[in-house]
Amino acid sequence: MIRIATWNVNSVRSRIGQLTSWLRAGKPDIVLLQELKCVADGFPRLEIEDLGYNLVLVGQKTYNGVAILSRFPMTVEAESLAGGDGSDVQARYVEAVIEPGPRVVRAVSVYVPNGNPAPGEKFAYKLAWLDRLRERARALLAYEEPLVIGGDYNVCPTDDDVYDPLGWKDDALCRPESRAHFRGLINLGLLDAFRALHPEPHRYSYWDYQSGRWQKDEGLRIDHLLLSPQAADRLAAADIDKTPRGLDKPSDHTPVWCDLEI
DNA sequence: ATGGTCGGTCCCCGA
Repeated sequence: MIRIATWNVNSVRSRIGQLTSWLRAGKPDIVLLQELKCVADGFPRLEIEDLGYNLVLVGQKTYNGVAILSRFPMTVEAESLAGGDGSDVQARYVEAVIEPGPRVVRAVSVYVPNGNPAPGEKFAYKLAWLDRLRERARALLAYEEPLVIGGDYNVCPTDDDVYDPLGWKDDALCRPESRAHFRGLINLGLLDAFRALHPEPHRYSYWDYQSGRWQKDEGLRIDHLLLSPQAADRLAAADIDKTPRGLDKPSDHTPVWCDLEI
């Protein structure tokens, strides 16, 4: 059994204490991180490696930044999405092949653009980025291997995944175009691991820092683990770990995880 | 209630 988790840490340097405590407590095998907000040289590499994790990351000053942590041997396969117009310098994609044993697992950490304000240039960039992610996912699915594409999708898939659908209907996280692009990924044959095992509405992975959203449990489910059929066949459990969001100085996101029988 | 709160960087921006 291997456990795979995704967590938008909102600055890995300000969250390193919480991250290492959480790694020690849950011992996830593969961890997908987003919003590192630092370049590779600034990443607290030793703290992670001392816990027995291999590390690949794509960093950027101040913004974005994605990483994969693995307790098994890992080889980086891609550090950006193909098909950009050459101006795609944002650190939002990293892909690796991991070998937990005789089988391989391919893991991808994504930080999808937020896209606000919508409509506008940023929203167009988000939708184009999701188009390119879909093309990459299509190519990866052709390998017919266990594959997990996880991260902060900045898409709230349905009205069941947000505390106030009417209030959020024009936001880039909830707009119909964003939801259609997310369904485009699902329609390739990817499974939303949490939703597959949890039909109940109003389970969230993100709560805004403002206005006491966490205390009122007014959040959104925008962090997802999408599984290829070969991974979905082996899905044993999935959940949202709300504990880190309740700590002092938390990220505004909390981890989402799943267990695969591999 | 046109507010509110973070993190990083620098005198505001992105979320």
